[in-house]
Amino acid sequence: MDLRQLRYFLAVAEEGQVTGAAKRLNMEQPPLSRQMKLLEEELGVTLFDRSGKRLALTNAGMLLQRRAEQLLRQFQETIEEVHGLDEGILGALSIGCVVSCFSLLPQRIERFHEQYPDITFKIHEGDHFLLGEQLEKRNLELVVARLPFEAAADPERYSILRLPSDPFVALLPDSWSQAADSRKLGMAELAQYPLLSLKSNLTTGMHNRMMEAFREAGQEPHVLCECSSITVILSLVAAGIGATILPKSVIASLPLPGIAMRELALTPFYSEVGLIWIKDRYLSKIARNFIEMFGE
Amino acid sequence: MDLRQLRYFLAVAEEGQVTGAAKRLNMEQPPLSRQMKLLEEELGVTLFDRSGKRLALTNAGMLLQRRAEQLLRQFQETIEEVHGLDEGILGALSIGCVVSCFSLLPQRIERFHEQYPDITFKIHEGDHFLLGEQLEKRNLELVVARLPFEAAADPERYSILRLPSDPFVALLPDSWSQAADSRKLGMAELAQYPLLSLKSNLTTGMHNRMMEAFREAGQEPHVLCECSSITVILSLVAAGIGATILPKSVIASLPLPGIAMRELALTPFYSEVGLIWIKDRYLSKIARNFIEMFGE
DNA sequence: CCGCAGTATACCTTATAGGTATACTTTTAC
DNA sequence: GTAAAAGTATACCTATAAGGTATACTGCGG
Repeated sequence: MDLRQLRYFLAVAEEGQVTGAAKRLNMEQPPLSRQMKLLEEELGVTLFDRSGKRLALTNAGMLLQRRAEQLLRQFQETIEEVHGLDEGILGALSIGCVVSCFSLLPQRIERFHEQYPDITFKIHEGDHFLLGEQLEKRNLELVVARLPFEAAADPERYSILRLPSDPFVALLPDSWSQAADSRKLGMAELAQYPLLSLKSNLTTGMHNRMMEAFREAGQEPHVLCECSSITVILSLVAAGIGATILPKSVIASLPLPGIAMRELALTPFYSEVGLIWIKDRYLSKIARNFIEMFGE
Repeated sequence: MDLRQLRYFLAVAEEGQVTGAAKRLNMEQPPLSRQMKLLEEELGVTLFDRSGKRLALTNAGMLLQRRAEQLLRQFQETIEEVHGLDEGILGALSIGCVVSCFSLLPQRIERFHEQYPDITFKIHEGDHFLLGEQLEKRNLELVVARLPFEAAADPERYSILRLPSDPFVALLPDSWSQAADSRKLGMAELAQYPLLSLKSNLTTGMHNRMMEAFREAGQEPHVLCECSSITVILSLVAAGIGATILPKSVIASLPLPGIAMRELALTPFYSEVGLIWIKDRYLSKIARNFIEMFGE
């Protein structure tokens, strides 16, 4: 049994005759008669009562009529739904994000949601390597992370949309600095404080950039603690344990009390953020739309 | 898009590769690859992400997978349901019945219901001509009526299952006869009473049979009232207006108080009942099953 | 870098849907 | 009652598209 046959059957059932149905279907009567016979044979069921030139539906025929209408409607809906999904009207977008970039998402998600209200988001947090792995497994389509993307063994494999860069700032406990103190902080001064750095077995980018900045200023800082997570660092700063250097946007998403921000004297010292996906792999229309909007 | 293509798609989606799916489908790999490509083209959608030799489903693919499973399941259910209906496991049976035969139905319906619990009945009451008309219009599949079936202009058009015959009896008001009086009633005695007969413009069979019985006994009865309906006759008997002759089974279904029954001296005087349907026309399996059981 | 496993392309074969001609059946009109 | 009309069924042909075979192409693992 075939969808075509169901469509034919419905036409015949509605017209009450083969000839009229054939006209409606833009075909001749004999093939349609044959299809009806084949359908009956395949189902092993008598669908029409052929007494005289008119065809009346049997019980089985009436049931099939109802069911066929239902099936064809659902079929049509499926096509439209699948189509809509590919066009990026429906569906879900899975995005991975590094904690330090969270602040970039909310307003963009809101804007996207206004334009595509039926899209839902799935947001995963993790470090570069975790996110890279999920990207490979197709659990994520896009990743927002600091550049360079450390999971990128082969940079050619990824496409990256670079975002406006973000200055590094110093973060230190409130108690160490007057709130009114708006002077830029020199690296020498900062090097006097115990420092906290973002570093784990795998993710060393931020740590390296910080150390580099100190080295350029001729300073040898004292790293009190290497932390694997930004939230840990910020808690420690708020608790008065140490100071650190982080991209300015970080504190927008995690505004803990007890932390003072000071601009750095060192210029230019910027962090770059990128929207990352795997090149030459299928990207949903949703994701493509999101990328387009993300850059604006 | 075609159901075959959906089945193919599901196999490929589950296997995660075309070659394996082709094996499962007992076909070769190239045609299957082509079908998948055609499906994608027809839907205007990318279903698979072909990076490397493995095929991964896109969002649209995953949606189609869910929908396709659903559709195919419903499709299968439809086939089974239609099949079941034709086999007389499900559905409804429309029966027409003359009032005088009602008493034959209850026990038979009960027995049928035990064997086919999902079958429902639609029972219509009427005279021979009304029932004949409904039979022609296919609103009824079967009719239970006294024989001969008066609507049968062409007796060849109908199939009839004859049932064990039913003796005529006299019905008269209680007050006219002692309840203990179990003697057979002679036609001569009955002819003294005012009589009620079942007769309308169209249905004259019962009236004719009654008159014939009197004529054979050499009597000329006085018919006080010709009634078109059995219920009217019985009410009139109960009210002491007159006496009548009816098949014995009639009073089983309409046991009005105030009516006495007396067997007739005249033998053999029987009424025949039949289950009637239109020959050479589609009969549902339910109806065929019912006919089979009806005769037992 | 080569062999392996899988996919895609090209071309052929075959099955089946649809068309044409026509016979058969029933309804309707004279 | 018969003939015309309208509809269905049968027979046979054509064309389309599905499936098969051979083979080229492409990542992946040793």
